[in-house]
Amino acid sequence: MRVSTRGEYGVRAMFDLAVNFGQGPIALKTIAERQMVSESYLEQLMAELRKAGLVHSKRGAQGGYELADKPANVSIGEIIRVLEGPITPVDCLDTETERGPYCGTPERCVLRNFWKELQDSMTKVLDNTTLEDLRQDACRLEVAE
Amino acid sequence: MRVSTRGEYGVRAMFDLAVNFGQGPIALKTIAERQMVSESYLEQLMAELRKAGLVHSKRGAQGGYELADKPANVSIGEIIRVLEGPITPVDCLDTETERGPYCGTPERCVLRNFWKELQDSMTKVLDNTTLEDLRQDACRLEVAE
DNA sequence: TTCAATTCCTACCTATTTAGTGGGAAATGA
DNA sequence: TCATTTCCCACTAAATAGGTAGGAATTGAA
Repeated sequence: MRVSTRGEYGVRAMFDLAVNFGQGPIALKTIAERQMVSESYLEQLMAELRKAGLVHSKRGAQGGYELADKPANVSIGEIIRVLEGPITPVDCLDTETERGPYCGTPERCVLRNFWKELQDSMTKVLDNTTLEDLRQDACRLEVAE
Repeated sequence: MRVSTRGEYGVRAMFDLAVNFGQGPIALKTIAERQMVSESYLEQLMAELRKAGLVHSKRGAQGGYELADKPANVSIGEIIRVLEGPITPVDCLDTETERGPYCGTPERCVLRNFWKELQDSMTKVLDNTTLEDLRQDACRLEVAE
């Protein structure tokens, strides 16, 4: 019932990009240092986020990464799905794979309904929270200090 | 963001015991066949559930397992915690381990608040659903057929 | 008393995933 | 031209997942 470091680091990096949104590309090195994660490991995660269209990159000197869209248009759920795959507590809920939603026995379908309820409660939080929400939380924390 | 087969099989087995609650001990073999899971693998899971006090066992002929308490008193969260450990999306939320709840930087604490929200939505579903709820769902399905 | 059924316990195993590291090619602004 | 930076590929050590195998101990019933 955990997100791996892939999801955790990825969200941290995207949060970093959201806080610094509009300031041009941010170097991976800077993000890695600020968020205290391995640079070359994060590089792989950023590659996936780039391929998924969540960030844009710029190579060469003064290059780096920036959000492809406004923080308000990026949900945490999107980030997690790119880095961790579908948000599903058990496979039989996963309609994106071929494992399908059919369990067979009615007993097991009772459980399926339960897992679905858990899934819904998770996606509700993940999909309804955007980077903008987190950015604003961070601003409020700054002010409160 | 998944439960492993440990949690999934464990919940299935406990659900099976709930449906057959009050009929004396059920043999592991029976549960394994009904729930279509590996018997020797399930055996290990039942050992952990027994050590955690969630089931009682009876050895020898006509032996087996039964719930230690009424289905209404067993939440799915309890089962999951025994078999999967603490329900926490990220380590910094886990007060049961020594990793503690302190992150350091305010940026990361913004994320901590978010993960906490996710955790709360998960535990709400897991701890508020009991085996009795599932048993009744199963009965309703039977009747509807 | 014997025996089949059943839990209990320990050890082992294979494949996959996790969490990285390292090296070098390609692009780019100064 | 050159330092900077992304891009790409290969590799790896450790942990976790998902089991299997074998035998000892217990127990109800014939």
